[in-house]
Amino acid sequence: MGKNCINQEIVAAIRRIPYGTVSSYGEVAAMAGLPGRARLVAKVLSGSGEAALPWHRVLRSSGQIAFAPGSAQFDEQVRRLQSEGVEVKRGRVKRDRKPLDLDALLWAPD
DNA sequence: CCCGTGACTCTAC
DNA sequence: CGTAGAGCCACGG
Repeated sequence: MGKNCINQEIVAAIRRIPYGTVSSYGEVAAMAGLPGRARLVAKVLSGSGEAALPWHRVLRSSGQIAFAPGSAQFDEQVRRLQSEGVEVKRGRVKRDRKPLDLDALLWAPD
C-alpha cells in the first residue's frame, strides 16, 4: 500500500500550510518527501474530495492560480484566499522568489 | 510498449 | 510579460 501511504503524506503536508499563507505543488511534494513530484500532488488534489483540506493554499511555483481564470474553481480559490486575507491580483499571489544569479556566481572573478 | 493527458517546474530566448 | 522544450510521474487507450 505504498501508494496510499504517499497519498497521506501529501495530504498531511497540505494540512500543514498555515492559515493565510500559500505554498506550491512542488513545495508540498518536497514537504511530503517527494521532491520533483509536483504533478503527483496535483493528481492527489484533483481526486481528494476532502472539504476540510486547504487546497486553495496551493498555487503554481509562480504564485499563479492553477485553474483557468473565470472557471468556477478559480473563483472559489480566489474567494477562499481572500477570506484568509491573502491578496490576489490577476489570479496571482505575490510571493518573493530567490533572485539567485548563478551565472554571475559561476563567472565571479573570485 | 508507445502515446496522450494533466490543479507542475525550470531554463532559454 | 510570452512561447518552447524538456523533465517529471501516474493512468488509461
